[in-house]
Amino acid sequence: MTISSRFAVAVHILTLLETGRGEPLTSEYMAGSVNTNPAVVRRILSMLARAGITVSRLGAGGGTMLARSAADITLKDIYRAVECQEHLFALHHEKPNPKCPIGRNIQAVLERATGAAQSALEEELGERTVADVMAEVWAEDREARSATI
Amino acid sequence: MTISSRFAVAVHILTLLETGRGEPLTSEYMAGSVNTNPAVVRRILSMLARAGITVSRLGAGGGTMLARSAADITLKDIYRAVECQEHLFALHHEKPNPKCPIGRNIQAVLERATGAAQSALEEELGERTVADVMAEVWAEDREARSATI
DNA sequence: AAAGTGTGTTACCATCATTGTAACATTAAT
DNA sequence: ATTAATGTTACAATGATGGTAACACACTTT
Repeated sequence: MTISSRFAVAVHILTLLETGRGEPLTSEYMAGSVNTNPAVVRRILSMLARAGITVSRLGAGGGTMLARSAADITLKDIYRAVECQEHLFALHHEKPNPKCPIGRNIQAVLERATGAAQSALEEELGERTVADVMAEVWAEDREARSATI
Repeated sequence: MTISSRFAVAVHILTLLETGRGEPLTSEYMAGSVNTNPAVVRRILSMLARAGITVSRLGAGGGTMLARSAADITLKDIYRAVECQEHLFALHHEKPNPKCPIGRNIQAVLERATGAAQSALEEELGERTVADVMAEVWAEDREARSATI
C-alpha cells in the first residue's frame, strides 16, 4: 500500500509556482513539467486552493500562484491538503467481536499507536517547506551538472 | 489514501496469539474475534510467517503460535511484514520532464523528504511491542469495566 | 461587442489493490 | 482411515487512482 502520487505531484507543482515568482502559471505548462494531463494538475490545484495554499485567476492570462510565501508552506500542509485529512491507518472493516476481551479493546489501543505514528510522520513533513525543496532542487541540479562536466 | 486494514488485523491476531501462551490457535478461532473469514486470517498469517514472526503447525491439532517473545515483536516488524516492504510514498507515474530543471531533480529531493517521513513513522512504530499492546488492551478493559459498574 | 484563453468541474474509462469467499491439495493427529 | 487444520489458488465485488474529454464560466484583449 502506498500513498498516492498526488503528494509528489503537488510538491512538484508548488515548486514550479515558486519559480514563477508572482507570475501565474497555467495548468498546461505545469502538466508539461510533471508529464501528465492538465486536468490532473487542475484537480490537485483545486485541493490546494481549498486548503488556502494556492490562488488562481480565471480567464485569459490567468493561472495559479502561491497564496503565501514558499517558506510558509510545509510538506505537512501539502500532505494534509491532497492526501490525508484524517486517519492514515485503516482499522478493521467489520467491528471486532465485542464478546472477546481483545476484540472489544484492540481498536482503542490501535488508534493510539497509529495516531502516534501518523503524528511522527506529519511532524517530519512539517520540518520541510517548499522553499527548502526549491533550494535542494537547485543544489541537486548544480551537483548533477558538475558531475557530468 | 489509507494504509490497509491488514496492519490492524495483524496486530489483533498477534495479540490473540500472545494470550494463547504456547497453545496454537486456529485461523477459525481468530477469525471469530477479528470478525472476518478464516482465509483472510491465514493470508495475513502467511505474511507474518514469511517474516519469521509466527510459526504454524499443519494438520489436526495444528494452528499458529508466536515465533518469539511478544516483547520482541514491534509494530514496526508487523508493519514491514504486512504493509510496506519499500516506499510508503509513491512518486510520479510517468517520469517528469527531464528538460525542466525542476522536473529532472524533484524526484531525488522527494525521495529524501518522504524517506525521512517514513523513517519517522517506522521509528515510532518501533517503540511499541505486541507485549505493550497486550498490556494496554487489559488496561483498557479494566477501565471500561470500572466505568460501567 | 466579439473572440480567445484558461480555470473549475463533471463524467467516464481502465487499472489496480483490497477484502471476502469458496475450493482443494497437503499435512498431521487420533 | 478419518478428521482437522494449514497454505494456496482463483474469483467476484468494491473502491481509489490516474488519464481523458467536454463544457460552463470568467476574464483579457482586440
